[in-house]
Amino acid sequence: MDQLSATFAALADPTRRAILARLTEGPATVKELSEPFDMSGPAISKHLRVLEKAGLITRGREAQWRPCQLDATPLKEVAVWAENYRRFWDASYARLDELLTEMKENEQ
Amino acid sequence: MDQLSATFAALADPTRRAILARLTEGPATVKELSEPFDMSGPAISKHLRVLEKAGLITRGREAQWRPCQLDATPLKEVAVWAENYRRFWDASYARLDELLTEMKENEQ
DNA sequence: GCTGTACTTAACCAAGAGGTTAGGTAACCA
DNA sequence: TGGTTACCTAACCTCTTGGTTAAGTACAGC
Repeated sequence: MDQLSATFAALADPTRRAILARLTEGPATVKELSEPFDMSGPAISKHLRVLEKAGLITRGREAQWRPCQLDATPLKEVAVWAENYRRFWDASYARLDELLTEMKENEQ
Repeated sequence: MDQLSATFAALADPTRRAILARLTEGPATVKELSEPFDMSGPAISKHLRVLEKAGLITRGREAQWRPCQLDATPLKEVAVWAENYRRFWDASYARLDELLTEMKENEQ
């Protein structure tokens, strides 16, 4: 799977996005990250694995803890990708596009 | 499923992203959209359904054609979401963050 | 060395995703 | 009317996802 697909797939789960949001406040242990969720430990472990595979977090090793840290690098790619569609966000631009298409068709 | 999750899930497939890219050049029929892919018609239909459910495309009805049109509105939410992580993209900022955390800890 | 805590692995399960083929429906065209 | 084109639905298959419980590993502290 390509990087961008992996990133989008990782971000498609609200639990994982919440974990990323938490990590913006600084590194955290698995236990700390799992606290807000009504979910078993292994479930959180799996989410963290997905995030790690997507390169969105890095994991350390300190005694019995495995601290997680945010790595937002892949999100830059996401932002850049989305930016390419900026001109299509605004409905008025969309209408203008339609108008231009119509005009083109009438030319032929 | 919430809007943002649906959008990210829809974008996690390269075929669907390619379809969106094609639609930036203007509306297209299902046949036209399926041409670049070595994939059956129903497979494309399913991808279009996912994109439609995520609000990324709208579909018309003209004789035997079902023209698709880009609706990039949900991508604005994606861009805004990603923007919130901008300050974490740059490694030097990450280091600065670590430094600040350390300084805070030493204060206490 | 024993006990508790943090975390992972393994095995399992239900549901969903992404593809297929076969068979519809609807519109155009001769 | 009959054929062709565009597209969808239905049924099916396989692999993945997101969750579970049970059991295992690694470390800290008494």
